[in-house]
Amino acid sequence: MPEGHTIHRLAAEHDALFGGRRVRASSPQGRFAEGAARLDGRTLLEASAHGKHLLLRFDDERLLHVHLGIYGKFGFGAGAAPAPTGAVRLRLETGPEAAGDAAGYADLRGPNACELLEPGEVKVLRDRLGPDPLRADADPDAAWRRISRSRTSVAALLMDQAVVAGPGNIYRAEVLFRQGVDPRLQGRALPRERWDAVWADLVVLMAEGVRTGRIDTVRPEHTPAAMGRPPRVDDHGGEVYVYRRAGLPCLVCGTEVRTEVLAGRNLFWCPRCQPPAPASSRAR
DNA sequence: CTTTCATGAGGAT
DNA sequence: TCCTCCTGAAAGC
Repeated sequence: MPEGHTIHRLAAEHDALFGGRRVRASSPQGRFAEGAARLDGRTLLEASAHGKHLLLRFDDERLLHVHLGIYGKFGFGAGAAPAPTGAVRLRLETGPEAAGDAAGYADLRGPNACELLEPGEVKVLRDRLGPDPLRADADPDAAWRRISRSRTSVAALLMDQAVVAGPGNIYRAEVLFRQGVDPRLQGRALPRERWDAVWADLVVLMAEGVRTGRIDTVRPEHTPAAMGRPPRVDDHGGEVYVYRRAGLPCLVCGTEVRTEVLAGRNLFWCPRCQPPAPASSRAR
C-alpha cells in the first residue's frame, strides 16, 4: 500500500473528512490510549505529508505523526463507526455535530509509528528527509548533491528517504526502468541529465499515483489494451514494467525481467533496457 | 492449519 | 548483514 502517493492521499482524505472539525479519538486496541485521550475533542487544523510521513496538526501543541511502515493501513468509512474489528490502533471519528453525510471515521491498523510529537521533534524528523517529489517545496538539487558524491547504487539511494522522500520499492524499480538506468550504477556515476530525468519522471508518476490511488507506470503503448495482453491482477492494482515481474518477458524488449535482493528488498530490472554499467562504476 | 511474504525502517552486530 | 516490529493475504501442506 504505502508509498508516498498513498500518504499524500491520506492527508487529503483527513482534511476532507476532519479538517476544521472536532474529532473523537480512541484506541480500541489500547496501544495508543494516552495519545488518543489527549486528541479526543481537538480540532484538526491541518493534514500534511512529507514522504511517507503523515502529520496531523490539531489545536494542540503536539502533532500526530503516523508512519504506516510496510503493513500499516487506514480504513475510512462514512456514517457512524461500527464496532472495531481487529487491532485498531487509532480511531478518529467526526463528532456528533457532523450529522448525516458529513459523518465518518478513520481506523488505523498496524502502523510503524503513531505518536504525538513536539514541534521540535517534527523539525528533526523533517530535517532528515530528502526532497519529496510530491511537495511544491522540494529541492531536487539537495538529492543530487548526495547522489553525485555516493558510491552506493542508485537503487539503494532511491530507497533512502534521507536522499529522496516518498518513493518506495515500486517507484524505485519503475523509474529506473523507464529512464534506462542500471540499478547497480553508483550514484556518482549517474549523469546529471539522467538524474534530472529520473526526478522529473518521479514527479509525474507520483502525481498520477495521488490522482488515481494506484501505481501505473506503463506508457500508453504498453498498456494491456494497446498490447492485447491481460491486465495485471495484483494487490497494488497498477500496470508496471518490472516490479514483481521476475522471469516474465520485458514489455518493451522481451528479455526476462531479473530480480535480486538488494539491501533486504526485492529489486527488479530489465538487463537489456537498463544496460549494465561497467564494473568500475557499479556498486559492489 | 501453518508458513511465507509484502508498497518500511530503526537498531544491533 | 541480520533482527525486530506491526497486520493480513496468499500460498503451502
